[in-house]
Order: sequence, then structure tokens, then C-alpha cells
Amino acid sequence: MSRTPGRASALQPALPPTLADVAERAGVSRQTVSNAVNNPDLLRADTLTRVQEAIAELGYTPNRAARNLRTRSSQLIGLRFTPVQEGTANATMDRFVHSLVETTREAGYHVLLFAGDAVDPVAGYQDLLSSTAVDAFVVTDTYLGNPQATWLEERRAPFVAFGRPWEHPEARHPWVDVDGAAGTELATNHLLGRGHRRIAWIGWRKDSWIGEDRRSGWLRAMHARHLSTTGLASRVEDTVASGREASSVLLDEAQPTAFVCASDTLAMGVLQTLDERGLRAGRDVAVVGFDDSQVAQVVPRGLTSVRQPLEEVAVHIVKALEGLLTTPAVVGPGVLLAPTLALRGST
Amino acid sequence: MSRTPGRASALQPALPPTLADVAERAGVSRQTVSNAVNNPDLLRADTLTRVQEAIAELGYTPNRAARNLRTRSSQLIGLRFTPVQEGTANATMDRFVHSLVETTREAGYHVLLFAGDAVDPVAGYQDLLSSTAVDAFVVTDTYLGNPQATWLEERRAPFVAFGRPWEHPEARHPWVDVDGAAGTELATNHLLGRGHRRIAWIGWRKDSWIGEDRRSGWLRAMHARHLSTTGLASRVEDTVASGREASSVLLDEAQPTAFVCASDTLAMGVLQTLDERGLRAGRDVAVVGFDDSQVAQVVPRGLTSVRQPLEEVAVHIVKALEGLLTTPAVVGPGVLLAPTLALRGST
DNA sequence: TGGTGGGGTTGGAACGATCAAGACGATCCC
DNA sequence: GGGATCGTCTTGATCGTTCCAACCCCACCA
Repeated sequence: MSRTPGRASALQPALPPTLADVAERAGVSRQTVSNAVNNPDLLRADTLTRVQEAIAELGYTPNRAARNLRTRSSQLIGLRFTPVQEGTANATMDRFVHSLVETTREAGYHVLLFAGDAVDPVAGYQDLLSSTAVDAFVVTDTYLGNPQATWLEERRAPFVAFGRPWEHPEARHPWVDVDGAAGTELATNHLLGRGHRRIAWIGWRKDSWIGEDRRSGWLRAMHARHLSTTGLASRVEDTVASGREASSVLLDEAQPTAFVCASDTLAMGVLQTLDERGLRAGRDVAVVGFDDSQVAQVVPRGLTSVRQPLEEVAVHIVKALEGLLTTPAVVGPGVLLAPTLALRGST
Repeated sequence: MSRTPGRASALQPALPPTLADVAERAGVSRQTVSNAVNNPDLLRADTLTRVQEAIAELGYTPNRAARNLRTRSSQLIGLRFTPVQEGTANATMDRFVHSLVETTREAGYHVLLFAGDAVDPVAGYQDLLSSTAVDAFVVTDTYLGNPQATWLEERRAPFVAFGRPWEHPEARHPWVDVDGAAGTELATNHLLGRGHRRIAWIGWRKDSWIGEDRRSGWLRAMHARHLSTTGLASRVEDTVASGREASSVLLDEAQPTAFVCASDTLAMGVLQTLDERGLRAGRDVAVVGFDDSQVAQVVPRGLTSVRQPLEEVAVHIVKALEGLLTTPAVVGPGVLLAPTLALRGST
């Protein structure tokens, strides 16, 4: 082939070998090499080893772009990456991304990150989808009234959501979520087991589905023991300051001995109140957070927190993705996973 | 074209339009459409608008795979994603990744994440490089004796490092780093300005280049004031427990009034010691951390911490990448950026 | 002997874009 | 007036892979 001399040139960086190079070396056709890579069992044993030797000698790796073009797939999963919010203890994304990268790798995929557009929530998806840059998406920000999910669904774009379609129970896309109510129920029962009876709740505003879900777990556990919850609940913004204020008010007006919070951020607000009043977390007042962030892990004496099984979430998401991409017709039901409780000094 | 009937089929999901479709619609050749997209100024004004109309009507977007194949570039930047370590306050990656995603987007690139192999640190790079899946890498884990960097350099693979080539000052690749010494010097001077004189250092083991660099900033600031540092320094593992122990010993043996730490993780250990001894951070003893993690931001009364300008780092990295990918010959010198100090209640 | 069947292999034609070179007409300049 | 130049657009080839249909060869059986 006329490629060889160009490759021999010392100035040009060597072009990687192609299928044709391997085929020539092994004395077979291109297609046979392709089969050796993708369907080895189609070849006779001796041909296969000969081709594999040629591949090894040349250090051949299939060119992705060419393969993508021909197969109409990129082996890439798109994920809109939202950073941690400064000043909060919100830490889900980082752990989740890692789990997803790890799991997709085992399935032969890679993760493509893209940034969100402040104005148009769909912009990033639009671009990647129409240029066929990714095979599918993982949508994580479903709590924003998920225009992305409906938009993607309309376009029949393959995607799996991390988060239930709260507002659209009729949605027909696969999703994986963590049972927040089960988490707070776990936390509340843990506190009940430690003898607490007046357990307060600090959660998010009523328009947050996730917040209401988590709240319901606390409510369920309390009612199961026939304990009153009146005056023990508070709904605020997800900031440390709000948690501080809410806990301060609750301590004054309802004298709780324990707090269950919708997030580690709010729990840190509680710890701050305790700190100000000279109360010891875990000894005088118990506190449980949600998300098992780094903050919960390293704060003095530690913060007990509900931990989402993000590794498991990633596994189910990838499983669903593989299903979507092989047999697009089948859409299984959503998957709901149970969180665990990371016990630390605050309870 | 024979494609049209297939596209009209109701069962098949519509194939996206191609260059040829647009060309036919606009009554021009394929190449002209290509030029309209990539070199609009080559076209006559009226032709351009006609083609653009056709593009808009059909909703055409160039197919990435085809473009990648032809141009031998993927517009993807590979980044090995290492997750936060559980139990630490190490938070650089998340913020950095976000900055990088944002900045690369503006430059027309996307970020491709891949997982590290525990055994072979080069495996992920190898795979992506030889399959021409990415145009370049951003290497962040240069502190590990960076076999990746040397490996990539040998292969003439384009990459930019976040982190200096400490062990290989002769390295000829572009890098961007944050001046850790300047950061700790800033922190120490801040404490000196507040009247502290006995300022202790808690850092990492001697084999950490980054650790020694940060230590040198503290040393420099102290020596500039002719203050003794004997007995005031400690080198330990980067864990909360180590920080706790080290600060406890230092308090007993050297009576410091302030601590400068190589990380927020160590600083949290100091806070824990203070908490145990009934001392108030910021009032009785001052503490400064490094990285401005979420932990520093939400811990009660806050932790003063050195903040790396990661957005700026990303900008310089992308700039270097663009340089590499357009004119591979030129390799500018490394870029060293100055961190800032985030002031909070602990000082 | 000759048809049948099937595993193993082959060559040509896509996939959808860009590159390189050339065609065409209009303009310019000597 | 003729050749060179420029701006604009077209044509054919090419990137490296996989799909498709046909092919070869040999075993099997009538």
C-alpha cells in the first residue's frame, strides 16, 4: 500500500496501523480481521491465532471514528455535570459520577461530560443528540421539573434517569432512584431505638418532591409509634443558615431531643446551633443528615447520615442503558433502591 | 436519493439529515454545504443564506463520527476521573472538573471521563490514545510519580498536566499549577497580621513534593519575621486522625496559638482536638486549611482555607491544549497561579 | 457423478464528512 | 486581446471500519 512510505517518514508522527495493514500482514482479507476482533468464533482456530499475532505485532487498535461512523454508535454516554454548590454539603454528584464511570467502563462505554446552559436546559442535550455524539444520556437533574426528560422522551432519545418522574408518573422511560422515605424512616427508627421520642424534622420547601418524600419517612416512623409530630417539622431552603435558624426555633418552641434532616447541609446548620448554645451533638441532642457527604465524615465527632447506594444506582442505570441500546422496545419498570445509615458521633 | 423512502417509513426512527440532503435542498454541492458550516466566508452571501435556510429547515447537524474520521480529531479531551477519598475533605477534583467542562465547551471540546486501572496506571490512556478516541489528555494525578506523563511524552501524545513535573524538571510538556507555597505564605502572613507568633505547621510526609512546597511557604513567612520554627512542624498522613494526633502533640509540647495545615482534612483534625479540649477555634486557637472544601465552608463558624483558582487553572489548561493541537511544535513554559485565602471563623 | 449445504473467507459498497484539485466565469492588467 | 488572478462552486477521492452478497471448498448424500 502507498501508506507505508509515508509512515516510514521520520518527521511525521507514525500513523496508527489499520485493518488493512493487519490483513496484509496476516495474509487475510480486511473482513476477516474485523471478524477476529468482533466475532472471533467465526474464524477457524489457526486463522484466528495468525490474525491475533499480526494484531499484536503491529499494535493495532480499531479506529473509533470509523467504527462509530459505520455502526452508528459511539459507545459514549452523555452526562450533564453539575458541580457541587458552594456553601452546601451536597456531595452526591461526585460519588455518582465515579460509580458511573467505573460501571460504564465494564460495559464498554465511556462517559462524556457536558456543561449545562443557564438559559436553555435542553441545549447541551440537543447538540450532542443531533450530532450523534453520544448513544444515550443519563439524566440526573430530574428534580427541576425535568424538561430534559420529557424533551428526550418526545425525541425518542435513549436515556435513563437517576430520579423518579415525580410530576409525570405516566412517563415511559427507565429510571433508577433511591428510596428517600426509607432512608429517613431508617434514621428515625434508629433515633427511636436510642430512646428519643421528640424527634424533629427539618426539610425543604413543599414544592420539592424529593423533600416531601424524605419527610414522609420520618412521618411514617413517628406515626408507627403513635408519636405526635405537631410543631416538630420545619420546611426551609437548603442552606446552612436556614438549618441553623430552623433548629434554633424548634429547640425553643418544641424541645426536641433529636433532629432528622433532609440534607447534610441542613444538619450542619443544626450542629452550628448546638455549638452556639454549648450543647453537644450526640450527647445532648442527636442529629442525622442525608447524603453522607465528606462533611458528615470529617466534622468533629462525625455526623450520622443516610447514605445513598450510588454504586448500586450506577449498576442499575448501566443495565437499563444496555437494555435500551440493544432492544429499544423493552422498557422495564423503575428501580427503587434502599439507602443505608452511616452511624457516627452525632447520634 | 434512495434514502428518502426509508426516512418516510413510520416505523423506523427518522435518520438525521446529511450533508447531501442539505445540498440537494439548497441546490448546491456537498462541499458548499460543508463550507457553509466550516468556512462561511468562502461563500457568496446569497448562497450562504440559501444553504443556511436549508440547514435550518432540515435541522441538520454535522455527524461527528464522519467528521472525526475525516479530520482525525474527536474534539474530546480525556480526563482520568479520580473520586474524592472517603473520610477526607479533599475536594479539588469536583470543582476542577466543572471548570474544565465549562472552559472546554467554550473552546468547542467535550470532556471524556475514564476510570483508572488499579494495577496499570497507563491502561486507560493507552486504550483511548491508540483508538484515537480523544485528541488530548488532561493529567491531574502527577503527584504519583507520574508514570502517565512520561509515558504520554514518550508517545508524543498531546497532553497538559495540572501539576508541576516535580521529579522531572527537564520534562518538555505544558503544565499548569497552583503555587502552594504562596498559599501557605498567605495564610501564615494572615495569622501573623492577627498577632500570632507561635504558628505551627501540620503537613504531609517528606516524600510529597506538594507537601514540601506548601511547607516552604509557612517556613518562608516565619523566617521573614525571624521567628523560630523549631518544634512547631509535624509531618503526617493526610487523614483527620493524623491531624488530630499531631495537633494534640504540638499543643502539649510547643504551645502554638495557630495552625497552618497542608489540607482541610488535617485542619479538621485540629478542630477535633480543639473540640475535645474545650478550646474555641478562632478565639483560643486559629486554624487554616488548604483547598477550601465544602467542609471548610459549612463547618460551624467556618474554616479559613487557601483556595485554589481552579477556574483559572482550567482556562490556562485549555489555552495550552489549543496551542498543542493547532501548532504541536510550540511548548510554552509552565504556568504557576496564585491561590487566595478564604477567610472564615477559624482565624 | 453431481447436486446440496454450510463453514470460512473474500471483494465491493456503504457510513457522512472533508481534502485536493479543478472548472467556470468575471475581473484585471499589460 | 490574451493571459493571469481571483472568487465561487463542483467533482472525485479518501478517512477506516462494518455490512452484504457472493464465493470457494469440502463433506455429504442420492
